[in-house]
Amino acid sequence: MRATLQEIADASGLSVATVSRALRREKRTYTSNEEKIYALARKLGYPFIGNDNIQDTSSIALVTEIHEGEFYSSLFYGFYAASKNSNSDVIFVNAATDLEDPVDFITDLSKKYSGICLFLPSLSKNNYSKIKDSVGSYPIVSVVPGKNLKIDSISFDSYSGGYMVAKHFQELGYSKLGIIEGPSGVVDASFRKNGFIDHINEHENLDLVWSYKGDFTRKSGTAAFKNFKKKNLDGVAIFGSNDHMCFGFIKEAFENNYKIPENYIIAGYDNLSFCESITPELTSVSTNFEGLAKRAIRTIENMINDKSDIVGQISMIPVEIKIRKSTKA
Amino acid sequence: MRATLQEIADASGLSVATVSRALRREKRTYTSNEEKIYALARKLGYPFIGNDNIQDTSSIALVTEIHEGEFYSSLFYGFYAASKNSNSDVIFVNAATDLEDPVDFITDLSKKYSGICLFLPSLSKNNYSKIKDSVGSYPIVSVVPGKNLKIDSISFDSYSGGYMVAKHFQELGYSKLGIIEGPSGVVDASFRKNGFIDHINEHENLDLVWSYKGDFTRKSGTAAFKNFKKKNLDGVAIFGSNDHMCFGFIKEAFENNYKIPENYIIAGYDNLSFCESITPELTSVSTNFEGLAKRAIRTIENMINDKSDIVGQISMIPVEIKIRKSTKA
DNA sequence: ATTTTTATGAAAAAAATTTGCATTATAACC
DNA sequence: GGTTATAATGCAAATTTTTTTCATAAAAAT
Repeated sequence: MRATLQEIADASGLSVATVSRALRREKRTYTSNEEKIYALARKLGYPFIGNDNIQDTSSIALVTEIHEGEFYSSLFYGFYAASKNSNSDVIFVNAATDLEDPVDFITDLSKKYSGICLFLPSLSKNNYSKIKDSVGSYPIVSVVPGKNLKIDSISFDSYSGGYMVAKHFQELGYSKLGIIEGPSGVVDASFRKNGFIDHINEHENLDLVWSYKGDFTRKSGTAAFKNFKKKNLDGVAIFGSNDHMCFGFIKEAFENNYKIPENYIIAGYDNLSFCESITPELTSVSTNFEGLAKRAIRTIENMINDKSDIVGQISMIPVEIKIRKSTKA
Repeated sequence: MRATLQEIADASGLSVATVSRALRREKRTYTSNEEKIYALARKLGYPFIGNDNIQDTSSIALVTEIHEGEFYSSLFYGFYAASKNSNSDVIFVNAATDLEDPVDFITDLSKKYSGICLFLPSLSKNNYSKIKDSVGSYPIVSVVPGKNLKIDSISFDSYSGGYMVAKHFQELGYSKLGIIEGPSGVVDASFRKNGFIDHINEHENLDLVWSYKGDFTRKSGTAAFKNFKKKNLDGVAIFGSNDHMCFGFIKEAFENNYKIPENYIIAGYDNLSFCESITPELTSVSTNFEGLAKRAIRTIENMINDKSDIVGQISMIPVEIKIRKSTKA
């Protein structure tokens, strides 16, 4: 049940009248009793009576797992920047990776916020369906790439990103191509790879001469180089499916006196700020987080205003290749 | 005034009875009318009657400005990780850098959350005082380094960090020291610098032979090297007061055939992940964000439980120097 | 076609909140 | 130090808000 003034009064030892007056009054400073009342009201979950109740802006919850790394601050910052130019407030909600009941968690959130944007890479397809069934036509989108979700999704066009890199290599005159793959099971990693491979397959003069299964960590980039070295290949253009693996690869290559871009060229993915701090500066696929966030927010706002029933739409946010010295032979 | 069932009923065209029942019922799926009622309730700010109102955990708001960069995701992740092992939920609230009335903003938040943790580097000392006056003995701490604040603060021991670096240089046998300073006006940057300089001044065999005013960006690290090169100094141990500037410095040094660590050594601050991706790997001062967050959360929890009146306490979280190849001559 | 279930509104009942008034405590003033 | 003004508080009445009861209509199941 909802907390009442009576409960706060009992807990504070004051009368309901005093509690009522304290919570209603709008002041800048508070007496110690008023502070006690506020603290109890928060603790017991009494609904506050502020002046901020009539909302002209809708509030959107960005539900994410939080991990370390530049990626997440880019995501947060993208949403923050996008919300400034919209009618919506974005609230950052962290979802533990080990949520016992994600469906319940999301359903609860749906009562508090006007719309929800999910970024939960580790959520199963089955749970997406359950969430959708549970919230009905409530405004909800996902920004994790994936197909066959029942929930509208907005994601970067990772496939085109991979494709672009292969095309860039081709234009530079390379015919022997290699790839450091991302972790299997991660949809985004597959898309990047598929785009790259498909472009190779579509062109007879291109050949995939080397591939290595990495896991997106710098260490696996180092391991990738060691594997690459053994193969004794020459004049290969390598696509590292994320920047961190490229950093590991380049460092190890440098320490083994491999010359980049003279003998090999390499391009990454994510366009982290460190791409410009490394020698040679790393060509990378750049993702526009603010663009992604803007689209997600607009989609949710549209859903709030006119509940159209077309579900399962996938919006792709274009990516861009930033060419730097690592691919300038 | 607070929204009532009547208002929702009027807006939805249904009766108060229906609205009451819809909001009270706990189900997994909702009819279209129930969804409409929920949407209106959110819009009008009706206090929900969930089962999550009786809180056994207190909720703490981490109020931050959001910017791009690994720093912020480390901060978020630190608080997220720390909250998992505490009785408190941490809610991430973004405060625009251009808040017209920060005092009002914080006062409002204080009604909703049991405690507040501020990370607002651009907030003036004056505004800190106003906030403190406004919230009284309400649990609030700041995690921005700074002295003379009326609010309890928990911050990294940046002074010791700088001191440690100078000591490390001394132990390696260097007597000529240099520094790339951070932006003036940023308290944390001054502390790092002061610690470094004080250790030099305390030891007669040490000399500050070069300094450059940077602004924490990679570009200013590049500029710092250009300035350093002109001076034609040799055998200098350089402290870059953050990693990004070191990255710029090292890259430019490499391209000018300066040998690190053979001819010069360099150490940074922040211990970004990229420190291990660069050649040579960068010695850096490491900050434990989870430790900072744990302390902040515990301090707030203590304040919630027994409102002790000792105000203006400053807690320092120790930092650690990670020695890597850039200082191994 | 009939029964059962569900959704709904009007109005009564119950619950919660606010306000008027009296009292007490605290601060301000002479 | 005593008097007066101001603020805080409790009790109980007045008001508002919410829930429940009862009746009816619509939808679903049999």
